[in-house]
Amino acid sequence: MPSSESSGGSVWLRPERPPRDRRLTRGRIVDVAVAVLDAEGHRGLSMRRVATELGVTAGSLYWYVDTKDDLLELALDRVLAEVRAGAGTSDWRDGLAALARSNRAMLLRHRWALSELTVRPNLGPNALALAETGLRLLERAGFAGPDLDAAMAAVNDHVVGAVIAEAAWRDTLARMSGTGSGWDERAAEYLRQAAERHPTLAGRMAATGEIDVERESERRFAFGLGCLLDGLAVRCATPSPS
Amino acid sequence: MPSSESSGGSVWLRPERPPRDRRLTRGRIVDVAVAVLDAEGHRGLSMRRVATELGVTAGSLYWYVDTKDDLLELALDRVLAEVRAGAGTSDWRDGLAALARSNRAMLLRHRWALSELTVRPNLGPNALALAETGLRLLERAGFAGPDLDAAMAAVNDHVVGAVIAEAAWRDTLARMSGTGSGWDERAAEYLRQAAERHPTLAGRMAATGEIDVERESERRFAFGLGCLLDGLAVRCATPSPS
DNA sequence: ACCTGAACACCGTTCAAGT
DNA sequence: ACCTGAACACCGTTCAAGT
Repeated sequence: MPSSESSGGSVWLRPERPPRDRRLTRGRIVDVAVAVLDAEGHRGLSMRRVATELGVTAGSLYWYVDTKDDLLELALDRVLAEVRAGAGTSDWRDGLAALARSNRAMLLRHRWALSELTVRPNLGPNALALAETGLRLLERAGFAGPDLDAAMAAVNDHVVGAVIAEAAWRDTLARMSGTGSGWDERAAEYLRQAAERHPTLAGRMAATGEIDVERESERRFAFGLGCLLDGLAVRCATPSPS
Repeated sequence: MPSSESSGGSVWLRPERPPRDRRLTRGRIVDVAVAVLDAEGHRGLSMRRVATELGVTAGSLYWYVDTKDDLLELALDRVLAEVRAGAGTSDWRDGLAALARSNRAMLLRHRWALSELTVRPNLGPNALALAETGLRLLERAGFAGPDLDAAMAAVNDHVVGAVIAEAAWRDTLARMSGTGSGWDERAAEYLRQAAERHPTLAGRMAATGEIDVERESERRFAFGLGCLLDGLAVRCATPSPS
């Protein structure tokens, strides 16, 4: 007998330790972070919540991640991977529009990502890849130098701004229908007074009351994107083939 | 002697109670909330912080405000008042551009307001007034009906999107220069690898390295706004007089 | 190397109790 | 009517100690 395992008895009495005895991974942590964010929104995410979801203590997450902000940065890049460039379309306008629409759709799926964009640098691999494909499309259109940057920024800014506006709109509607009686009356009174002071706005609000938010948001997005692309077409060397 | 003040002794020994014995006001609370937000950013605002700044307990704020979110909503509308429409310019393009620039400037002064826009409905009086003046300008340009809404949204979206991008950019630079040694080296290595995979992006990043963020951000903002206004000019009945 | 448990210094919000 | 004090149920983060 080559003697003694450190703790006495038979080997069989000691449980085999897990293959690499690590229960966690950055990947798994980001998985549940995204899941929690999608389900409960920005407010619902806490280190303790993610930890218990993984059957683990809050402190152990800090072995894989320096801070909660880091985790959010990882989560943002994770969902950024969902944005897909349309398969090689010949027209740069179509390609750019498809990219913008895909970006918008992703942000609508993960609305918490907007709050991240407002603060975080966003230098993850997926963000970089996305920027590259956008720039290539605009390069093909004839943009170069600083105008290339500005054109790219203009399109991205429209996407982000539009989704923010849509999210705020949806939140307002949800809050109005959500609360019990009393809200409608006070809101109606408030808006009636506002209408007197702001006739143009009042006219538009009355017209918008009956409209489907989904369709109208898409219409506005397309309208703004169309304006933008028209402006870009004027400024680039290679006009769109039409 | 008409006898007894409730607590004995001379009147002079009892301090005169403050005129209306209320130390707080919604207005004053919002004042310090905005001040704290401007100084320490979104993270720095807490009910206890605002309370101590006012020489008061945290709980007392809830007499004037239902929740912290309410306070943020009030703070947002407060800074929205800073946005000024340019004095009646005849050209709708100039008027709209001036409004957009004023809006952008305000958001850059109070960057925490961006984080509010992403979530909050924003139905305050100043927000409504702002919408009214914008709509009037576009109405004068010849827009009406749903296109009027879409045109307004397009301009606002560009402002919000552009400021978000600029804020993120500035944050990245601040973070890069802020931390001690080690950051630059690791960042350089990371970006070098990224450059191999993304040549177009790499070219732009190299060119942007030496540029003044302030000027370049303004240039990009003007570029996008120009594109947008060109597109709007095509779509409205009354073309810009030029 | 990887995770636990407990602690520290905070939060927003509520609510009896005082005046 | 307006504010205090104390409590409740949370936070992010750190860090000795275990294995």
